[in-house]
Amino acid sequence: MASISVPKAGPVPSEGHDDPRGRILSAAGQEFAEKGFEAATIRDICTLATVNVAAVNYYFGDKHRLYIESVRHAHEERSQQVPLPEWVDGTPAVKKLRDFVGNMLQRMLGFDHPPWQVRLMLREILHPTDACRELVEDYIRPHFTVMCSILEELTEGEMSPPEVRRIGLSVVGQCFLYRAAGDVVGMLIPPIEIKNIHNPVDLADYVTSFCLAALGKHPPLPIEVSQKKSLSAASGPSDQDIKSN
Amino acid sequence: MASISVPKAGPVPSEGHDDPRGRILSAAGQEFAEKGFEAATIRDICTLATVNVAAVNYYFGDKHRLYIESVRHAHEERSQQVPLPEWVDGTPAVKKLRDFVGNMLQRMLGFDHPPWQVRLMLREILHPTDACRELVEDYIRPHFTVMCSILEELTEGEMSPPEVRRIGLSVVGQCFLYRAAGDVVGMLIPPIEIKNIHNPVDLADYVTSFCLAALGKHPPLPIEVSQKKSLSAASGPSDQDIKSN
DNA sequence: AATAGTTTTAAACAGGCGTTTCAAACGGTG
DNA sequence: CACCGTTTGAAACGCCTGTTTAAAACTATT
Repeated sequence: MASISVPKAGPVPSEGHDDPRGRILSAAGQEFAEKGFEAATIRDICTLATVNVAAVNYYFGDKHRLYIESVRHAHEERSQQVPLPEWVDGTPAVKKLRDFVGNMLQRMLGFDHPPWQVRLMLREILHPTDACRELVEDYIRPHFTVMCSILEELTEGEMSPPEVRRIGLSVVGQCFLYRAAGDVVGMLIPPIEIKNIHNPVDLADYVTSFCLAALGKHPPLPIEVSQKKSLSAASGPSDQDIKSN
Repeated sequence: MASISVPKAGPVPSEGHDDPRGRILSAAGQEFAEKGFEAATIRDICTLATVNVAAVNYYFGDKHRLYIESVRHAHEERSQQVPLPEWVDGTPAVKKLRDFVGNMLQRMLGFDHPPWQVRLMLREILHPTDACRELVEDYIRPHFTVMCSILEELTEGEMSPPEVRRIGLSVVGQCFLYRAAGDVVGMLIPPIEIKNIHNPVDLADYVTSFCLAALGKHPPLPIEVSQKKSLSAASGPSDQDIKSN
């Protein structure tokens, strides 16, 4: 019936984009991200992946192991899509912080609808399962450690590591709210306001300024527009996103 | 025949522990909070409520309407359990802010395991359904409005309403992270640190100080212990929680 | 072309789900 | 007691779920 005619060139192209395993992984990620583990059905996943229902059992064993693999697949892909910024030696810590926050917002928010990788990881953060530990160790902790080292550099040893981590969580929390509770924020704030100030670029400037002001490295809020401009200028590795398929 | 009459005349007898409707509502709230709408089953709910499966259909029509009612029930109960603080005229805005943050953390975090009302509302915030709009208007917006008016009083008209709202979201975000992503935070931060500084009381002091410092109403962080003490002193309506049943 | 190993297919399985049925039990009112 | 509307009970109904089966189709090597 639906036999695709194109023969495969290599011996066993397990990495090709037309291999069923990859298609299942991608389809499962989207379905799990959208509906959660329970509500997503193997049949829907297989329909989306244009494979037979038995394929899930053949390639992954069962639904649970497919889910675990999907989460792993998601954060591996997302790490490549939005890599951490890299700075040349001598880059001011303030700029590093702004770059990092912008990077994090981009990683978390995406542009239009966030890609399924982000939504799936968020689900795992909010309702942890077996896949969470690996997600934390391989994806979240590395990013968090980078931010803490930036904050440590910024405060020049004024703070103990626990205090630095707490500041770090404050920065994350401000960004996290928009991603995890974005719908509620959207109901709470007038739409015009969302467009004007609650967008990735302005938000990155604001969160950074808020943090710097709290640390006394900057004048108190409200930050003037000119200062905002100077802060967001020359933000090297920046605003683009890879569209998911 | 089968016209579904919801409540009897007069006051809702939900207070008596022998009315089936109230038992179902309570059991459903716990199950929905724990497992989510899809994974929670009517049979489990009815077993927990010690009623027949048909009772859900009799009192609520179907699973979806039971869920809607459960969410409403949850935020009505929670509003009574942790009411907003009330301040006498002339109370400094700084104290009001500290009280409000403490109240919010108590409302969100609870003591040991957060009560099911909180967990159910969180689920609705993260994955909004039809029940969300009412939750926002009746529960979240009133609280948010109070905080914004405190912040407005605090900044003495230096900021526009949109800027005030953005500050407010920063405060909420810092608290929200601990509730929504508490498990991940727990994996990221050493356990000793959690006990020492990531607890409701110290967190309320810290979040308040962080915000005040950013607004220039306080010395920059790190806040000294003596200052923290003075901040948390005389926090009127404070640390107690009603245990859920 | 024949073989052996891998992958895909349609169909079926047992079990759990939300929901419905209808008769039995209940509780006030003549 | 007999009446009647309300509430409960056990059982059943479709439907959909994850999973399995065994045969077919395909690929590569002989």
